[in-house]
Amino acid sequence: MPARSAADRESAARADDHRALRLWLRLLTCTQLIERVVRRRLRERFATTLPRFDLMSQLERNPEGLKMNELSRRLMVTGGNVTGIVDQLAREGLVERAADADRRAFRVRLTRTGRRAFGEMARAHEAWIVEILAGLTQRDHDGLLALLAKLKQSCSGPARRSEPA
Amino acid sequence: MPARSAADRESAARADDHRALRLWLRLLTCTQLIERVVRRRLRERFATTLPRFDLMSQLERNPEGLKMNELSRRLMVTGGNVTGIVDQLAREGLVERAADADRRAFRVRLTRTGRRAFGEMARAHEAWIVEILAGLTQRDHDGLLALLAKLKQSCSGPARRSEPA
DNA sequence: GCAGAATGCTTTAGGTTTAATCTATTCAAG
DNA sequence: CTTGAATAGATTAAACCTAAAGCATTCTGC
Repeated sequence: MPARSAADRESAARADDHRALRLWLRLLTCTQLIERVVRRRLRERFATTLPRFDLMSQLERNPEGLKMNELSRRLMVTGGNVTGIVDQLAREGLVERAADADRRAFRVRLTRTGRRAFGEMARAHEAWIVEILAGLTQRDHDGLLALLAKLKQSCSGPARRSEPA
Repeated sequence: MPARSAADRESAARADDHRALRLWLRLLTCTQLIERVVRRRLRERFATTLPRFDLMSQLERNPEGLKMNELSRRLMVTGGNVTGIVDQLAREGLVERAADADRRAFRVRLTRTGRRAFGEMARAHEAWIVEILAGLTQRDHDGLLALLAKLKQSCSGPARRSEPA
């Protein structure tokens, strides 16, 4: 018996559960399985965490730096949380706060050290993801990308009641 | 502070990012979007949290009760976490710890009160999920279910036995 | 100009989650 | 039986995350 994979949340769904619910549970399970592997490897190989990696990843994509609220929006976490993580990374010399025209704000940027450290992690991270998804064909990837795009649309659209569609 | 759908993690991926990485980021974004809605509604409507709901959901599927490590495995969270949540629910009279043959362990079960409370939440929860996924056709659901099943396989199987050097 | 509203970020307080460690019980080999 | 390894839960320290309140700066309408 495949001990671990047969005992998760979604496998246990009863036969009469509706299809939408099954889909949601399966989506959640997949995400958590991948997240767990990535978290563990980031910790073991690089002594860092997923939130820290994600934040640095955003900065790497925006060399000119990002404001705190932009980071907050992109990472989908609260501002206070971003403050804490940036504090950490700044203390370790991986990011820096640079003055902005708007004196209330500043831009957070990777330092040279941060850029080097992130580059190394990013290469490993991408290899892990490729490895984890190796069981799927190129065709599967395309299908999933398309369907998830549609799902994302379905989540974002109707959920925002404040905006008239 | 809700995330705008145009500025999340995955949208910002650069064009030259590899497909597997894009897929992973999109999967993560979808999960987080749905999770956020469900968490908020559970809090507003039922003054509870997603982990508490998930745990009760497992117990509802296993009326004879589950041991702590079984809960931990199915919910994919650590044992210490399960201890905390069971403590909470037991204090509120929603679950109970029943003695087991193995005196180190016990079985956690829903109480009558817990079963009634969960039933109400489960109906609402399922309706939310159906609503959130309403933008997808039946055909989309089937496609996603199949592809995610394959993805789950890909995560659980090869990633476990070969610990890369 | 100049109040008052809005924005950008931090702080605070409280709860959640994890990894590591600890205690008690069971199991298995002599 | 007895000793050592394995297992079931609980506990602890640190990281994470949130909501709400607070401070400083900028924007807007008059």
